[in-house]
Amino acid sequence: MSSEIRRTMPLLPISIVMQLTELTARQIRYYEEHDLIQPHRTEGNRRMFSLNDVDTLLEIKDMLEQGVNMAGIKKVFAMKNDPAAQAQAKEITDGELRKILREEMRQAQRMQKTSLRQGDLSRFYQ
Amino acid sequence: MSSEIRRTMPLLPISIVMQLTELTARQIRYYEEHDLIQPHRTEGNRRMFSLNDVDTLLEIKDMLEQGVNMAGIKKVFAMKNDPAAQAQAKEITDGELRKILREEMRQAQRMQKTSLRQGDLSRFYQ
DNA sequence: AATCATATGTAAGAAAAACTAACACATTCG
DNA sequence: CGAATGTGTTAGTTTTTCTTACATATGATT
Repeated sequence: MSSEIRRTMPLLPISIVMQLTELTARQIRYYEEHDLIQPHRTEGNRRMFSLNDVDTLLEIKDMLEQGVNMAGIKKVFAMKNDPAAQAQAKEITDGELRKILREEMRQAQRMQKTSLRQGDLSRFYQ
Repeated sequence: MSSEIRRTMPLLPISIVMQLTELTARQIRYYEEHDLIQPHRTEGNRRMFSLNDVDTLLEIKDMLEQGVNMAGIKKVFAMKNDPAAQAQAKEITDGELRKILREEMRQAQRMQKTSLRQGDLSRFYQ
């Protein structure tokens, strides 16, 4: 038993990814539009996602909830992949950084309320 | 990172299972008809398979290629699950057993020829 | 040899899931 | 205020999957 599954294999249709991440199809497609994920496409043009894609989407969701915007997320991902990106991180101006941090503060409070109903994957165990 | 994935979660559409197992949709549905797998169904009645289902299908494929028929496979699975099934295995009459073994012999030879083009999951790495 | 059973192929028509594109809108930014 | 951002929603289309039914190759039975 145990078929060889790789985290990069495009296995999951968008409906399943929606459940795993609790994101809407609209959101997932929007993040793809911004090149944060590159799901595989079937011959018939349907998106197929890997487990890595799911992880990435969860990271995106997390950062968005913490007030980081698309641009910020792109930078973060650029850093994670590019070893020599520490330098590029400087492209975030001080002003931009302060803005992000301020936003983070505000969001942090709103989060207090909703942080309870979180991380519920029970819907997958029948 | 790393979203919690369980081998029992219904994640995969039939198209992906076809690729992972190199079985046709017809075959997969036929094995379900014979109760060898019980894929989950979406609200809209589409089958969704777990990684365990894929493993089971690969076992089925293997046994079929070795000449075991549906009835035999059912017995084997019954044994695997039922701890007190050693006894039930007796329900295979000696005659049936001899038949299966004979069949297995014949198949074994045919297998020699085709055993080369096997276990190729390369189609999943782009 | 003729028939039967088994496992799979194939076709048709219907329904569900996913796609793109467009417009709407609330919130935040400058 | 006016622009940008992230998401909702709707419409129309295409792809995927479903069930059902009939066809068929191979091997088993008589």
